[in-house]
Amino acid sequence: MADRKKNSTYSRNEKCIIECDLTYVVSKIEGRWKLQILSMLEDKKLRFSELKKEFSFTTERMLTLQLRALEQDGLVKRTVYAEVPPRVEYELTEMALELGPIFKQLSDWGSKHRSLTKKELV
Amino acid sequence: MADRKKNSTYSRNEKCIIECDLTYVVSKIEGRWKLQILSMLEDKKLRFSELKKEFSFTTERMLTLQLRALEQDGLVKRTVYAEVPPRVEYELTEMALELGPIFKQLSDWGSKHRSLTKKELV
DNA sequence: TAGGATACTATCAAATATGTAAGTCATGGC
DNA sequence: GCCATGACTTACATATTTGATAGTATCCTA
Repeated sequence: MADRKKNSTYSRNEKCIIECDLTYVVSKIEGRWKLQILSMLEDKKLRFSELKKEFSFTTERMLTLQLRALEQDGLVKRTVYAEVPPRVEYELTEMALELGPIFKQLSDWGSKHRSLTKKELV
Repeated sequence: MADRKKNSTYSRNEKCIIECDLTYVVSKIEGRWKLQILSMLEDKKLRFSELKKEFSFTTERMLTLQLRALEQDGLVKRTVYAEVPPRVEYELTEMALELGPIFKQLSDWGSKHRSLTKKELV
């Protein structure tokens, strides 16, 4: 997610992300809280303070980092209103909305197969 | 992936994985080289040494770790033949095969939208 | 009896991700 | 002037992941 020192196998991973569309997509959604953020924004736009309230279990820093990453990747649109105190709204982009149905399938797959191997019910 | 110290927000993440099927699924496929491994095994079973050759850019250790994780999660089946020298074969499970079509959609989404925001072509 | 093959496992170090706490900045209201 | 607000930043500390390197076990063959 951040800049990488050019260690050979680390950069080989970057190469995979560039070469493979699937790896690319997964790399874009695998950050901490990203799926939760996407799901929170699925049907409404929210301002930063509202997201902050929802994600009170993590820090502003993390929230900002993940929102920035999502924005960079074109999944989230950030709108700044020139007011004081500032107001910033976040919403999903078109392309992010297109992921919805696919996420649904993944989720279904998860719920289907998870019940079979219930080893994580510790 | 490993045992977690019970820091409150780290464990909150575990909680998300337990509560949300989508987060669960993503957590199962987001390890380094996992998608590559799954794709390598998509149409054939391979022994450890063959995988090792394909993944010569990483270490045996990483390969073993990821294979173990995939096995734990029921995505890969490991078969040991009691021979000397040992022979171990890896193949996808039924449930892993079911992910194929979904991965295809994710991949298509990636290839479609990636060409639009071409900022990673550095 | 000293390799060789195969599939690991163990240790330690480096890199990356995440968390905590405190600070910034602009302005409107008191 | 002083404080509050909202949306961040910054600096430093931990946690987790990945890497580099070496070692283990078994039995067969030379």
